[in-house]
Amino acid sequence: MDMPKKYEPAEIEQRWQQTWADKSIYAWDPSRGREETFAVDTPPPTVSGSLHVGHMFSYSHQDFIVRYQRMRGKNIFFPIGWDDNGLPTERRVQNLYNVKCEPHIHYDPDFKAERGTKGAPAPISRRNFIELCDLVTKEDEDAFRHLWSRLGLSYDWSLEYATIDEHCRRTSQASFLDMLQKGEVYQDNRPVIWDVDFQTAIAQAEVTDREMPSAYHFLRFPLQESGEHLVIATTRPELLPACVAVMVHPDDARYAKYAGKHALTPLFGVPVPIIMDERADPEKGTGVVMVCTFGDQTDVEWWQQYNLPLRQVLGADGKLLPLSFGPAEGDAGDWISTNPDAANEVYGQLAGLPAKKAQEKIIEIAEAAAGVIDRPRQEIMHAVKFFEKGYRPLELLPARQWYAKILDKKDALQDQGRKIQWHPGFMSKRYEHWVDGLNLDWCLSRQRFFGVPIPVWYKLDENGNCLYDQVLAPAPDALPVDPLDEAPPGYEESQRGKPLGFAGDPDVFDTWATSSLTPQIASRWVDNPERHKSVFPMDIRPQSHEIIRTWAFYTIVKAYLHERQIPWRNVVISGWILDPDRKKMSKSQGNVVTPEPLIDQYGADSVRYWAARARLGVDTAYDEQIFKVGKKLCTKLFNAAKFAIGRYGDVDASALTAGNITQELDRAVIQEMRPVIARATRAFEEFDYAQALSIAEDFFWPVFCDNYLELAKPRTYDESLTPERLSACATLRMLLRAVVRLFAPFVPYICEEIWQWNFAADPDMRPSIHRSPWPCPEEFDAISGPAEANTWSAAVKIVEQVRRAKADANLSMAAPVKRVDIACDPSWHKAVLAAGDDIRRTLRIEDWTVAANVPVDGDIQAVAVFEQAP
RNA sequence: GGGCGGUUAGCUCAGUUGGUUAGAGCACCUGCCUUACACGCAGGGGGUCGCAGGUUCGAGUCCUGCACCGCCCA
Repeated sequence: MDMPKKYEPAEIEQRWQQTWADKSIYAWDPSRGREETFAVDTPPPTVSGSLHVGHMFSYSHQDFIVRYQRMRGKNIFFPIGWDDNGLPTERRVQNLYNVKCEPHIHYDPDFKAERGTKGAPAPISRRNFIELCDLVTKEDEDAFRHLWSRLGLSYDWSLEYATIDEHCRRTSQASFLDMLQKGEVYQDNRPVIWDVDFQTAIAQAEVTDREMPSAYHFLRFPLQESGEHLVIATTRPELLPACVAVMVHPDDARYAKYAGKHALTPLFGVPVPIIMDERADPEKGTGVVMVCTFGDQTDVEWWQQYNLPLRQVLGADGKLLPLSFGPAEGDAGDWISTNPDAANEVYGQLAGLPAKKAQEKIIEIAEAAAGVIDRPRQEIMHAVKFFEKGYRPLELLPARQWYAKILDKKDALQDQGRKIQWHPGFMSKRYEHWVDGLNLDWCLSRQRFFGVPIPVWYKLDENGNCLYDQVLAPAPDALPVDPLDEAPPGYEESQRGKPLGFAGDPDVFDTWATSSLTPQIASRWVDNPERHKSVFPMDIRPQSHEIIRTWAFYTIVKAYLHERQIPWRNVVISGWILDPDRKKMSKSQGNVVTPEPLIDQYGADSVRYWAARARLGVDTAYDEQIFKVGKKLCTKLFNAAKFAIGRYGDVDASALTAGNITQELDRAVIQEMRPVIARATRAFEEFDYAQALSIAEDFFWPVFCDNYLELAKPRTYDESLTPERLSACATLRMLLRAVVRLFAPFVPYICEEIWQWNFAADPDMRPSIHRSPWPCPEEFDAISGPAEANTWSAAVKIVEQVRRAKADANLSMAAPVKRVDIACDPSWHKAVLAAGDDIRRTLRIEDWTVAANVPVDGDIQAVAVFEQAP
């Protein structure tokens, strides 16, 4: 095999990427059993997000582990998927094509979308919108597929899936129907966390706190029964018309006398009860809280507990609804006021305004009115709840939604978490704390478009009203279904929306309802139970730490709900790549580094090396120097392998065997190699690839290249095939053959290249290094240990000291040395003599003395003499 | 406010169950074109291991408190 003159990663990587694909060397073999299989639940990336270096970082981590396991002989199940449904894609489509989805519009088969149009977004039908989503995700998936392939990620591409494809929709819907049948899901019409921009419900896991400036407004609430007033501090004065009660702490002496009395809301004159409740914090604001429907989760609890009226002022779009107040004795329902005309006058100025504008307006009105504002506002910073992908604060609005029961399973879910090994171990705390803090069931339905439809219909009564408790489910073999497109079993499409007919559920699932099934999707849980059994529970779930509460959590939930199982035995957590200032990389901050140019510049192996240097779970500052270090390592591997092979290449390969390793120094370096293999293996067994890499590097560069290669080199130049030369050649080959395999999981391209130069045809190896066995100490069992335990140390110590002498004398390392006087401890004497010839030839020592009977500092002292002593 | 992690050389990071003089790479300095590699080789300088206590014959490592940084959760 030809060995190129220079290391050119681009050429090598392109060639092997193609060969690996052509020969399907990463294919999973369905015929092999569970115990010889290593199954990976790969995170499907959100394809509508931007590609950045963080992707290369964490996806490389999985590949190191997988490549090691493959070399251990495991049947690798390594699928890849794309998470394409959900809001990121919808948003991308809206922005790219300047459209918005309006479900009431009819499908236009001739619709042609254009990118970059200006003006108001064009309303399009749901089907047209979804077609655009499909189009965009295909493009995005191509970009990811291209990057993954270049990076050398060893997926079995025949297992590829996308979370919106037919198989995933079927799996996701089957999951829901299974839960429905088990009584683990239910519908409820109650206040739900609502995003007013996307106009959808969201789940607790998707909520994030953001510190925002705000202000307490101090409002006077007159008492209905006396001339006194209470002062309430509120950050949401626009919810004043939604006020249904006032709360004070029972131990708060300031307000004890008001128990059971009523206050009137200022401006609106609505009488509300004053209630004593321990959840009112005397330290917060004035200690008096107004309860609105709904300001926060506590309001919901109070509303339920005290059976308070519902005064819903916010609409789904976050604007104040039109409504009017009336006298108590009229037919105003809950919208009663002691002064309806005044209340309507005020409210009329608020109706139709978004919450923020309404807040400004009501403060303006309050300031103009007499006796409403008690004292100037107090500016504060406080945590406001946002949808993690949202722009405006979340609201709580009553709506009918599907929920999965999780609150009743906290203990069981903690047990499941304990059955899983977390790497690093402390990451399990994130999971435990999340489960511990759960206080809502999982809201499954989303009022969106590009998602998996909720596969149910509802019967309609004789007046055409929806009977939500009369759920119609599809037959299992009919999945996936779209209840807006298909009729339920036993009905005709013509009965849709008609009295005594049916209505399809218009919602789609939370994307996590599908993403939480990645193990079941890849295993084909629904349509191939045998195959499911052969890979599930999976061995590892690699992922990053910020999605422990979402992806890991929901996956554990689903595996438990469906099969009372854990989804995987190990969770392997990658850290983040931070920018050089240790800030999180994000598109909005503009500090994202795009990946492909880095591969162009340094090569995929060097990029992988950079990823491999970071330990599991540890966030790492982005440092471009590491790519250079990686490239240097690859270059060194290239050169060292080429040189070593060149030194023994003309010797018959059948002679380069363990039995011909007869020389003391050669046996000594093999002795150094044995624990290296054992330690690297142990590190990999603990998923500590960074440690395994470091161990391999610490042997390869200083021991193999800088010392052994130099010490053995002179013998390889012997003219005849002496036993000494043969021993050196055999050692070089055996060491190189092991070393290149130690690096193969990290830098697969250069290692495969070297493999083809010399090792691919070995009978105990395989044509590809990536299917060849991981090195083991037993490979060297046929080689006797060195006669002296200190031979290697003695050689290295003497070499170092004479090199230092040469450096101090500004001499070339090739400069001859007239004489070296060695003094050593008696226990080192034999070792020095055993390596003597190699040491002398390497250092070009003309003459030397060895004295084992003089006292020395340390074990060995070597004094070099370059000139004749005067 | 609670929890988790971090703080080691100018920079990025290793430091096993506590054990000689705390390591690597990069950067810097000095040599060296040595019949693999100058993307190299040899050598050198550079650290009060965040701060303060404690345990111990012995602490970067264990304990307590504090400070700062980051993340997660209220």
